[in-house]
Amino acid sequence: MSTNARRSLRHRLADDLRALVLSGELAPGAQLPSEPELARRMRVSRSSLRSAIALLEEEGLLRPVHGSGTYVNDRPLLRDDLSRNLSGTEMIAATGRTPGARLTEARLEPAPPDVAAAFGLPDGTPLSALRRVRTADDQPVIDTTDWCRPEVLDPVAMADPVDGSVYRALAERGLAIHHGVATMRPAVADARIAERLEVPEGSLLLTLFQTDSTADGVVALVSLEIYRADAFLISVYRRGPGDDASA
Amino acid sequence: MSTNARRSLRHRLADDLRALVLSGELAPGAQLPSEPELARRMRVSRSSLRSAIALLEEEGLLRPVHGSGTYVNDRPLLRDDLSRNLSGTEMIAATGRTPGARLTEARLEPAPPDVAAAFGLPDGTPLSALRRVRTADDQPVIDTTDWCRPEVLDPVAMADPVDGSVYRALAERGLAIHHGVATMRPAVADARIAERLEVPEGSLLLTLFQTDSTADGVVALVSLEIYRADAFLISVYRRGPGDDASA
DNA sequence: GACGACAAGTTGTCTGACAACTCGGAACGG
DNA sequence: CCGTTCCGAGTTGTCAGACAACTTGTCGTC
Repeated sequence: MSTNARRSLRHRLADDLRALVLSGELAPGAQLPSEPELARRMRVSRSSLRSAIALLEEEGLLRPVHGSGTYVNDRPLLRDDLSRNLSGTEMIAATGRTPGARLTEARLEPAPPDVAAAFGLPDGTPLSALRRVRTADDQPVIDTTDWCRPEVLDPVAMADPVDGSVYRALAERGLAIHHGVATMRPAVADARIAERLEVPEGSLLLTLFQTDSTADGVVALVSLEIYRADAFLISVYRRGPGDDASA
Repeated sequence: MSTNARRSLRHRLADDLRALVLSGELAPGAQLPSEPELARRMRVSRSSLRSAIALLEEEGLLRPVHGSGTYVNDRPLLRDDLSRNLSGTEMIAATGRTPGARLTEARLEPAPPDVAAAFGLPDGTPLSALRRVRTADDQPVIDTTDWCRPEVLDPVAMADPVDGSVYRALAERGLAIHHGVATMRPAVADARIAERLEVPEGSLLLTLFQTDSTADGVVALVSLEIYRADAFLISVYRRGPGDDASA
């Protein structure tokens, strides 16, 4: 069992159980030991264990059946699940390729209308902007632009290669990202993007405009990611209607 | 409090709390009554209430703070959240427009390769197929095709307007959809789609290939949905990295 | 063989208690 | 008067044990 402190017990337990399932120790369809038994083994109370199981149930990984037992769902494990991974790096790494970046460029620039709107600022307010072409195995796959308030992260800090991830840099400044909302649009490559992503002009692309906020709703980061349509199969896990099949 | 039986108590409680928040009764940033107090008011035990709160925390709606209280996150309310709504009808209705369908056509046809693969069947296996153009305020917006095994739903039953939703028809036959996995791709309209969706040939589209499964992993429905890019802003709520900002 | 009652095992919920933590204000020292 | 420390009330997190509700296989009966 992991000894990672600072995180609620049920999340740590859930991590352990998830690892158990993903490692193949618990095959899909298999039945878990009973809750009292499992709680005893993991040295926690049954209630804490139940909280962890509830998390994994919500995640779609486990399925408790009243009176019978708790079973492992053979859920398709998504490689790049949009609703779970926030960072482009993770998405690339998840497909087994080595992530990289080129053409990194950071500067202060006036906010475009939609970016300004996401921040709730007037058009043209100067923002720190970080533009990168993300690569997978040295092949360009995503063109990303990140914006944030210059008081939080100036252009130099944004491009700082030390902490790599902008998310981590924000977290260190007390702005941990809690969630993001992404809207998707199809697009075709104009001359500029075509060159950056090394695709023919007119190629199909998927653009993703994302607003990342902290837990208390402060917009901390806005980004525009342009994906090569042929490089990614962007997937989403969608929960079913489940029960409310009324009327 | 809702009296909907047949559903675990914590889910019903979560529904009630969610309704409370969404109705504006509990404003974003507001603090909930303490757990013992709230449990007393809702006539349930504190443990059940806590389970419900945990659900809404995972959903991003509430934020319990150890030692302080539980607060309402001002989460952006998505109109059409991909990860939550499964049915096209719901998505249309969620934007405030009236959903409809035209050009409904159901028949038995051999499975295309990708559909067959999703079902784990050999290419060309005959499947029930239902093709529809979904409309919003009588304007065509989505071209959908649904496939399922003919033993489960024959073409006539699929097109049956009585129960309207294919999901409901499946649920009545013991195949309640538990989750789906959708992959997205940009596309351009060919002549056939252009005519069906009433857009110029070459217009940008978003295609969504989805595999819907029951809780025990049986693939019950496969569908291909072609969205007009200008009619929908498809959004996804993405959970943040939150805690594991290690190394 | 079919059917029903039963018992063992499991998850769902309840109750009460204590630990861990937050936060504001009182007490104190400068 | 200001800043600091300390404390206590209030809150969420975890624990323990009990019982209710449900599933499933067994066994006896017809």
